[in-house]
Amino acid sequence: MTIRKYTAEIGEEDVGKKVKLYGWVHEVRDHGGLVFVILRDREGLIQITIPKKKVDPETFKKAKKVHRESVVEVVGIVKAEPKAPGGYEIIPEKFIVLNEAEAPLPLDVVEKVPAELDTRLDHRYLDLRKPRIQAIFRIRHCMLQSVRNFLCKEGFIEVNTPKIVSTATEGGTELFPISYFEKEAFLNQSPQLYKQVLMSAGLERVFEIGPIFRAEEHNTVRHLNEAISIDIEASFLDHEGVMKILENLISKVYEDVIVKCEKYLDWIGLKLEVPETPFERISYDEALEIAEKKGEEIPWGEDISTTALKLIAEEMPDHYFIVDWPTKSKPFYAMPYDDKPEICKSFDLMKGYLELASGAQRIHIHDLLVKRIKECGMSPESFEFYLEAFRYGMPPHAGWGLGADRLIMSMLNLKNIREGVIFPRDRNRLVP
RNA sequence: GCCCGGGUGGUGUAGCCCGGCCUAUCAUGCGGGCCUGUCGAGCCCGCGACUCGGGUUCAAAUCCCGACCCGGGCGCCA
Repeated sequence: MTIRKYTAEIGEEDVGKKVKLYGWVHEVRDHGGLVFVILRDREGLIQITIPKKKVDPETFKKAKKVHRESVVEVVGIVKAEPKAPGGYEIIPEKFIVLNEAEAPLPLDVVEKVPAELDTRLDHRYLDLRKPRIQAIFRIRHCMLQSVRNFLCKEGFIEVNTPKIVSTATEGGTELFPISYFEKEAFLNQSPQLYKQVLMSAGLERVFEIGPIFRAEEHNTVRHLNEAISIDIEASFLDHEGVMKILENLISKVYEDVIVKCEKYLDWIGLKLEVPETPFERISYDEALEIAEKKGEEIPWGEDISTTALKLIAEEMPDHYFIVDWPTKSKPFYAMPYDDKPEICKSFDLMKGYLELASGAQRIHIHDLLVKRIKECGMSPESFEFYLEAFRYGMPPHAGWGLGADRLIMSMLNLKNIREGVIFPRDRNRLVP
């Protein structure tokens, strides 16, 4: 019985032994009487060496004419060979083409010739065969696992809230309308209201990792119309409390990725460092001052423009918080300071100019919340399912939402957020 | 949505400013041939493209208009 091995598992102990490998034909180098087939599986590459005189004629013939990216099964003897890449090669007894790939390929997996992102996304399954690209998603997996582990250890329980909702939950962003039987419905922009209702339910600490949908017609390297949000909500904590959780989480994720994804970081050619905590905190007013010194004026109360954020990032290239935002610049549920109600207990987590997360201590007082909803020009009636939870024992609470795609983008220094999303959805892309 | 740049074989490009020797460059790929140690294998032969529609002109890949698509910046985005 020959056991199946991954390419990366082949080592000294296998020399002289028979192994079975499954994978894709990465390259074929045909020297006439000697053919090298480079086999790729999800763990790496290995050379299959096929000398005409040492294998049966059928195997030799098949290896010679196999197309690149065909799926093959190879059974053979492992040989230590200094001339082979990686130091080992397989002399095949069996070379079975399980599925022949057509030629030419829609894009070059070996990357002798580059392909544009748009072409790559059109043929994403092939793009993902490149180790360098697959590494991004192996790391993303590790990142999400690390987030789950961390939050679970902190006493959070994972929940799932509806993505189909009845009303424009918070105002602000554009929503995707959908038809829900005879009713009008929307794809949810954020789990915000549901997370808060669960605070009233007494779960105390919840998190959700799920999609959020925004129908904005933006066209940038850092926006998606469908994104994955890591959301938490915690009772009996203020904004400072959840900021600490956030910075410790980021630090832990980096640590886990560095330890567990050494191989994949190497495939990408990236060295990561664990960001030091606590992250620096600057107030909204201080942020405005920095931008102003550099020639970009923002009227107090407005959101900070991209141009200004880029100027601020020159001074703050790493992770930092911008805190104490104007109440009118944040959503209705952010808690204003008692002594200074024009600013609120909210924060954005930045990495350079990129906003990774935003959060706040929330208003837990029913009447204040109603007042704020009205001030924001919305009607409390449409929030009834939400507001009711505030009338029967809502604890003080705080929370944040962290963009998973933004996090992987900033961690791996991706130039375009789409690089870190398997099948991205943007203004123009609905397929694949 | 606005501004700027772009769309040439399967992929990535040169040519476009200054229209005609473009029968369109180069690389990779693909097909065929030679080759027993490649590792971006090498060498020889061949295959394959001007986004679409309209206009200007004797003549358009090249100039003009429109559509569609792509990239970047900005806006929008709690």
